[in-house]
Amino acid sequence: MKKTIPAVDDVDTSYLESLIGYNARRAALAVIGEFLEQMAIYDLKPVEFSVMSVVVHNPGVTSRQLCAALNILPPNLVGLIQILETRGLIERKPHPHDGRAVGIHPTDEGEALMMEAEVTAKELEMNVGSKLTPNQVQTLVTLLQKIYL
Amino acid sequence: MKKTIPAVDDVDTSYLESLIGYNARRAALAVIGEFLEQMAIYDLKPVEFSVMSVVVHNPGVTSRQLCAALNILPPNLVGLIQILETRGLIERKPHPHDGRAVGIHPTDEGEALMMEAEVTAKELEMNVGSKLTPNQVQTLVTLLQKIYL
DNA sequence: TATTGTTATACTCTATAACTATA
DNA sequence: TATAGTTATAGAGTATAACAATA
Repeated sequence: MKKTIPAVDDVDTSYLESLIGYNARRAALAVIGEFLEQMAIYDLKPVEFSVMSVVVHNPGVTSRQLCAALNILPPNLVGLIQILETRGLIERKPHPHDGRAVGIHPTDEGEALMMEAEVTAKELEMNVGSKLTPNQVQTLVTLLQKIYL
Repeated sequence: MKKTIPAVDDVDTSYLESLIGYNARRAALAVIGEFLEQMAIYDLKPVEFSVMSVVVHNPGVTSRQLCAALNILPPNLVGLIQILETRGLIERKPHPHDGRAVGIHPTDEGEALMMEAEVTAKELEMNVGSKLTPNQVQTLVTLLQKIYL
């Protein structure tokens, strides 16, 4: 009996596609790819958008609070803050109670930019969600949050 | 009228939590974190697990096919293949039709390892999914696939 | 003694250009 | 001319240790 070396026509990924983690990662990368393209007009990467969004909705938030909320390590936030400050989108003011901390505040320019950017992000959600009904989008978000929150 | 510098008690992330991309990324990172811990006993990182899984279910698959299936760039797969080959989990044989290509095959050891690892991965899914009913897990996977497939 | 913000640094992941062998 | 696999390398993302200032 002769041993034949098999070739593969169509790759079967059905096992991986049964795993939550695999699907969540692939979906996240797809959406973030879209996001990168759409947000290029604002010169905002996903992390920068996240930071700006939290700052706009929480004026005076501290670095530590940002790190905890967005799961960023403190040393890695420093550079982000510096970039956003240099661009005039945020400013740092002394914290009212805690002399160690610094409050991060949006500038008028930062707020104006995020007003537009958050609308664009919502539109992008609609595009991604065009493959899903509004109900399905809501279900998806709810289920994802059950996992990590 | 006196200007007060505000402080933030509880950080409001409700806007971000309404975005599919944000939730998908956070959920993926949470699951992958669990995965990293559980798979440490097999010395398999998520990407290595993915590659091994596809190889086991598709003996003779080529590098290009792996790259396409797993969304990995060819130069970045080379090192992975070398590691797995050095560990004796896969072996490379000439492709039956195409002299340029190389077929990647699981060794007996590789198959045995993945038999166990895939069971562990499924158990891990159950843990993650313990926050979800089996029905919800199925719904979640289906919705995620609609986004990236 | 603990925490905030920071620097320096290392490690991993991802991306691009260019080469060779074969189709 | 196009494709499979590879090399070298650059850039982004993520990680730990250690320090000064303040609590």
